[in-house]
Parts: sequence; structure tokens; C-alpha cells
Amino acid sequence: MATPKRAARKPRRSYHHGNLRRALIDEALATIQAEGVDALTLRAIGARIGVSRTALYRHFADKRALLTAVATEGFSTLRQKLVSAWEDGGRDEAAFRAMGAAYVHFAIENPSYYRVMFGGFVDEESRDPELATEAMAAFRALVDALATLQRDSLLRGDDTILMARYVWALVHGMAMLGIDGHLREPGAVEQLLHYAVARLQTGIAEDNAR
Amino acid sequence: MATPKRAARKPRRSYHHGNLRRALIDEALATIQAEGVDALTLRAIGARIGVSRTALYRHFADKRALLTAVATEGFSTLRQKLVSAWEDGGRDEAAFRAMGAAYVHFAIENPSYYRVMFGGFVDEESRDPELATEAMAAFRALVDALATLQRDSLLRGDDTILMARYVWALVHGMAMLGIDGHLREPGAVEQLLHYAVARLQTGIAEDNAR
DNA sequence: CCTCCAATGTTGCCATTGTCAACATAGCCT
DNA sequence: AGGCTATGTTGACAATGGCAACATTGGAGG
Repeated sequence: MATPKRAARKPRRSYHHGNLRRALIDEALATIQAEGVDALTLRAIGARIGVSRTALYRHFADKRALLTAVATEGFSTLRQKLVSAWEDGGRDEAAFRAMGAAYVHFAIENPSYYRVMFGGFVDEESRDPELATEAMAAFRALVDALATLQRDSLLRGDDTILMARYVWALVHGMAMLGIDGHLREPGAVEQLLHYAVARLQTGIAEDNAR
Repeated sequence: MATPKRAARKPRRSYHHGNLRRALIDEALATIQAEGVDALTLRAIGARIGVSRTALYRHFADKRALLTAVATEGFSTLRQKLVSAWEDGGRDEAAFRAMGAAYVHFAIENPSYYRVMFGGFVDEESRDPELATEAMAAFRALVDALATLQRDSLLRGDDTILMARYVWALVHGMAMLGIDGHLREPGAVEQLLHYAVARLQTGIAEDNAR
């Protein structure tokens, strides 16, 4: 059970798959991570699962709906990683730094996945409610961590949401720059990450006693 | 001259356009800004300019090459806006803040345009040299501003490139979040921007005398 | 156990799109 | 004037997303 490997393709009894929706999402994610979003074609997914091309329409409205489902799972996974880093780290400042690192690493290690989540592949207007919920939950993890640190008087008492957005923008920006190849030199990402967690606290101004 | 409006479509004398490459880029940009990247089709561009669909292949290798050219111009425009904000503002701390605002505003006002520049539509591996040059030049504007402030002892003496990446990640992140609709409430972007320029300097830690 | 229906999956088909190959036209250099 | 090359056009094709009509189940109710 701990090693699902790929989508375990059973002999296919006949017509009904049993859990096609799950298989479709898994296969889509695998393809996206392996070959990128552009390489994702409905026909290929179907063929790989052993099902016909249009079978997907019984479970998703269209291709975008599938991508939305993938993105939703992405936010769920991301949230888990953030929460783990925070809780396993002891809910202190060091744990918060680990959380930031976990965020950026998730993005760097799954660039195409991350791009599906933030690259404008899903509706911006009429957001899928599930997607919105999961995205909000991931953001919540950050807010909660900040609130804790604020309660311990380790951070300024600013509006927590606002502060969370500030931090989110920073890690999101680092992740995006990394994915887009703007930090190509070896070690550049880690170096920036290291610098960022320090500057995030004290700022970049020369004399912060003023 | 100050009002180019659309691509002024002259009566078309006959075969040769005269400056098709320019017209293609302009029309592509207009379409992207008006209807998004997905709505950009080679046939539509050609039709709108009054030229046949495949005419573009005499000036660009393929569709992506056209998008790369658009992105290149995007970085150029962005750089100009950044430099203007910095120089017209007097090259001081306030000017630097204006630069940050200019960056985010450019992205928010031209979401699809910005997405072409950073959304993975262009090669990440074998980058177009022109694109790389323009992107670097835009980054240069930020580095120069930071270096000036450092020289005036207004900022820490850290490695300027590293500091610039930090700042870039922050504004890039804010821009992306704004574009993706994660800052939907009215005024959220401006509020975050305002908060960011303050926190960028002093950090988020409670007691920054330590 | 049998019947029938709603859920699930399939095949045929179509419009759109990017791209190539072969052909057409015109500006320019000698 | 002649011709070469840059530029633009038309025809065709394969890939793709998506729809409509049809096929095949598993299971609920008798």
C-alpha cells in the first residue's frame, strides 16, 4: 500500500473501470510531472489507462475540469507539506523557516504541477468551489503559523492576513523565478532561500534601529 | 503619432506588406491583451492584419517564436517603466518604492501580457538570446537602483544581486498573486503593496533592535 | 432469479489549429 | 530587361477537444 507506483493497470475485466475518476487524475498528474502540461492529451491519458478517449467526459465536464481537479489535489498536497514542516519542526521560528523551504522545494521539484496550480489553467472568474477551498486551506496553514508566532511576540502585531500575503508573495515569487529558470546557477535557489528567511525578519534597510 | 490605436490597416497595396514582422507582433500583443493568450490563433492574426495564415512563417520559426518576440518586448517595456519610476522619482527611497509599484501595476494592468513573459510559454532550456538580454536588462534596472541606495548607506551592504533577487521575488510574487485572482477584494493589491514596501525595509520581526 | 434502467464506456464524426510543401509575386541588383 | 531572392499564398494533413448516438454493464426492485 505504501508503494502505489504508477496507476496499477489491472487486466481490465471489461467495460467498467471501477474508479476511473481517480485513475484519470493520477495519470494526468503523472503525465504532467513527466512531460509537462502541454503534453497532456485526452487521448493519451485514455490510452495509458486502457480506456477510450471520451470516457473522461463521464467524470469531468472537459479538459479544464480535469486540470482543475489536479490543481485541487496540488493545493492539498502542498498544505500537508506545509503543516508537516510546521508541526514536526516544533512550531517555532525554525519551523517557520522550514515551512518556507518546504513551499519553495515543492514548487521546484514539481514545476509543471505547480504551474497547473498557478499558471492560469483554471478559471479565474467562476472558480471551482473545491479548488477555492483547498487553496484557502493551504493559505490557512501559513496564517495559523504566523498567528502563533505573533502570539509568542516573535513577530509584529500587524494584521495577520496581510502579513501572510506578504510572506506568501515572497515564497511564491521565489518559486516562480526558480521554475522559470531565472535562478539557474547551481545553488542559487538555496542561497536566495537562505537570504530570504533572514531578510524577511530584519528587512533590507541599513540601520533598523530607526 | 501619439495615438497609434490599433494596427493601422492600410489599403494593402498587394503582395508585400512592408513591415509584417512588426505588424504581427503588434497584433499578437493586442489580441493577447484583449482576449488572452489562449485566444491567439495564427489564422486570426493573419486575417486581422489582412495577410494569409502562413505568412508568419517567413518571419518567425513557429508560434512560440512569435510569443517569444512578444515577451521580449514585454521585458523592454517593463524596464522602461522601472527606469522611469526610478529616475523621475529622484533616485531615492521614495523612487524605489515607486519602482516597485510600477512593476506590480504593469503586471496587473496587462495580466495576459505578463503571463506570456513568465508563464512558461517560451523555452526554458535554450532561451532565446534576445529574450534573455532584455530580461537581464530589466533586472539590471533593479540592481542599479539597489546599488545606488547601498552607496548612500540606505540599505544593507549585502551582495547586490542577491538582494535584487529577493526584491524581485517579492514583487513578482505580488504580481502573480494579483493576476491569479488571489487578491480579489477591492484594494487588496494596493494594501499589500503599501504593506510590502514598509516590511521590505524593516522586516516582520517584533523587535528589530536585536 | 429476472427485468429493466441509470451509470458508464465506445465509436463515428466534425471543426479548429499549427505546420509543411508547392506554387505565386514582386522588389531589387546587375 | 532578366533573373534571383525575399516574401506571401493555397492546399493538404495530422493532432486535438468535443459532441452525438450507440453499447454494455451492474444493481435495484419485483
